[in-house]
Amino acid sequence: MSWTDERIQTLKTMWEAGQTASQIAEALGGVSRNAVIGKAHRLELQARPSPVKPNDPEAKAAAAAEAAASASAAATPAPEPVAAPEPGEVEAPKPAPVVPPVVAAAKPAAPVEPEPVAEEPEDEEDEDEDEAAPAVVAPVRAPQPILRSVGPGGFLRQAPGEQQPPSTPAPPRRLVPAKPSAEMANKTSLLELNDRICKWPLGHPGEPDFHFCGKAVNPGFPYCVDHCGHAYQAQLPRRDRRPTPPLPFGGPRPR
DNA sequence: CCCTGATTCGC
DNA sequence: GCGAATCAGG
Repeated sequence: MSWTDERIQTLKTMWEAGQTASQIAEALGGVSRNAVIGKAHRLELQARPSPVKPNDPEAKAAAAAEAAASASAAATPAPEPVAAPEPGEVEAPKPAPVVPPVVAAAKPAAPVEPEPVAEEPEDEEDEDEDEAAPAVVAPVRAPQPILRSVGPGGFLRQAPGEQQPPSTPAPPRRLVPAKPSAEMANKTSLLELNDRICKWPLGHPGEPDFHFCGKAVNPGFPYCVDHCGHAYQAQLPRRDRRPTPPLPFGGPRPR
């Protein structure tokens, strides 16, 4: 399998949608989880919350040095003046709430355009939450949107536990032949996704009217403000929250 | 154990 | 550029 443009596009979309490398690999088919991760890095898609990476290289080096020093007993203790905080990055006395790493890890790839941000209507009409101290956009809690996997054609599937049998065979459903219908006239298709439009899927994958939200994104996120509200929610205990998670598209469809 | 992503390094 | 092997945290 080679990395065709389509496959790369799918990888990007899914990666940005918060899918795990395993899910992406499975959806693409013919590639391993590692291949996906490797490719994602080469595409500079990184900046995903990693279970293994709380520190920057320097701290890591320091830790390694420390470990080495510790291991080799008393010998050359900490030759590196690492502890000093950067002048620019003064450590604010953060109360250390539940700040997710994903927020801190800003997208390096996102080109900041001098585009005049016309309006940022902080309309929070539909939010029932009585946040006394709104301040800025409240810190998102969960780094993982509740999307499931995306198939080879870019359509989305259900939970990963329900489509295993065929490991590499043809897609489970026939893809719609991209017919330019009036219905899809002003709908956003997968291929039209880009960095600044909402990638929230609407409708059911495989159906003629399946499309994406397409509104302007909440800067720094793959979704618009509205859908960010749906995508980023409190993380449930483990990854075993299949019981009716608020799926972005109409919900599981009994066939 | 399982999962995750990061990194390395031979190809 | 690719991805298996390896690493390391949850």
